[in-house]
Amino acid sequence: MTSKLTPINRPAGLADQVHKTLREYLGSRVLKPGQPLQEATLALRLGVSRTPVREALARLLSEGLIAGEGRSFMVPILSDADVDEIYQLRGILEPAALAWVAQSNYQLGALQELERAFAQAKAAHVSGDADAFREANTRFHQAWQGQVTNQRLIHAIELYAGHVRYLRVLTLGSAPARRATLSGMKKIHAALRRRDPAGAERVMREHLETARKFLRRELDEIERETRAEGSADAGALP
Amino acid sequence: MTSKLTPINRPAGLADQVHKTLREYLGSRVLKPGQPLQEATLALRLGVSRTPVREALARLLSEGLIAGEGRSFMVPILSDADVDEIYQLRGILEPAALAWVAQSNYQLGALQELERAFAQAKAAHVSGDADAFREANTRFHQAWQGQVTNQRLIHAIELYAGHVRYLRVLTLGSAPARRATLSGMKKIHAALRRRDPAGAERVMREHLETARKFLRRELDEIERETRAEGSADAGALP
DNA sequence: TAAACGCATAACGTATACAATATACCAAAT
DNA sequence: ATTTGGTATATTGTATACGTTATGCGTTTA
Repeated sequence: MTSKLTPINRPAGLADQVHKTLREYLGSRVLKPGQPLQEATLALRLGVSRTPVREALARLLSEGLIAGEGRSFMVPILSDADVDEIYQLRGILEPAALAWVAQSNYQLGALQELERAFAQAKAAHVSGDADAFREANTRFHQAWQGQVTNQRLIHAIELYAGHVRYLRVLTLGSAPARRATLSGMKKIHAALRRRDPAGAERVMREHLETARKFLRRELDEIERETRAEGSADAGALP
Repeated sequence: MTSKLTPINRPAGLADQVHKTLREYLGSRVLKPGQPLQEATLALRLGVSRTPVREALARLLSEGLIAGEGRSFMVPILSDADVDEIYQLRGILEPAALAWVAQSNYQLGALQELERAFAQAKAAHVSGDADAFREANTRFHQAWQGQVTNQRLIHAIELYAGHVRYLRVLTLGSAPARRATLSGMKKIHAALRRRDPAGAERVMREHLETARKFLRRELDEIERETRAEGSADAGALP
């Protein structure tokens, strides 16, 4: 009876681990926009040689998560135009994906998971717990995206969401942004419950447009801060 | 007077060249689906060391253009489900992009370029010149995609079109497929000329759906051939 | 004083050496 | 005869060394 055995956890190569680690650092603003990414320095800090670092950087570049500055790399500084581009793209992909879920025979448990995530987000909002809110937000996204069977579509959505993830870290700290997010969640849930593809598409597009506005505001805020600080520390890796 | 000087052509790194070369080989079926991609072998044939080959393979994997078989690589064998996934995604991206162009202030020269590409395709069709037809098809796509200002959107479209490019090499060899393509081109041009976003979106979606059907047919054909041949040669690089 | 040149240093690109792991094949035993 | 065990080989993963290119700084000169 060997049918139910799942492959064992093969230790991932260092390049994969470096890639994953850098992605997390990029998403959590440990690595700050504008910061140069030098192979030797990163290798030293991460305790590996340059080779896996180099491989990870090449992958991150092809994924658009870092920028190529001539022959070196840096953490990208997203302009307003960049944010608009990314949100136009998300505004194409995510509404289409949600609409597809709405017209599909999605698992009924997914609706409940959406409700749980919403409840968690609401609780986190009233208690002002930004971390819990982000977690709930992630749960909400995973709940509906888990119903999308097209893995390439999910991959593309994750990719471009990752491009602006580091901004969300800050955005969801503000109460108005959280309120807007809660409102969007509620509408998304309702559209799925109604199995209303057109409605789902519309509310998701509106939700993203709202998110874009908060993000641009936050982006301006960051730029103002950065200019004031004079780009103090280059950021230390744990 | 140094204002008009353009940066000189810096010789691209070997990794970039290998990446580009392999992409071409993948798109032109020099490298056949199922074929293993070994670092040492490729390095030997391309006359470089394993390092740039390895970097190129890592990039190709992250772009989804090759498949990871455990810890080695191979040319992906697309199943019907894979083709459907890719075309669902293209069916989201490309209609949206075309609709955007239709409602934008696109350059008027673009319409003429579309017409020239169409004329070339028509001529190539009647003379049965598949290569010229492919070239015209590429020109047509570049003409309208050149009007899309969102570079990330273009990048995504190019990426997923690349996933199935090697199939188009064969598909457009058949007269019915070429006829369908010509019909699609004409409708796309008309929708743009009318500045009709909704119409553009619809005709592009239909066009892709038609293309998908021809592709799946071709895919079955290839599989039948491959099974008959018994996967003869492993493919030699020039 | 400012600009330009040259040198020193640092970073990157590539190759290669070495280590770890997987794969294939052969021998031996049940 | 099939399976198990082991060994040899092939392939990948990582580190490091070397050559080349960029960059910054100091000196020199107009």
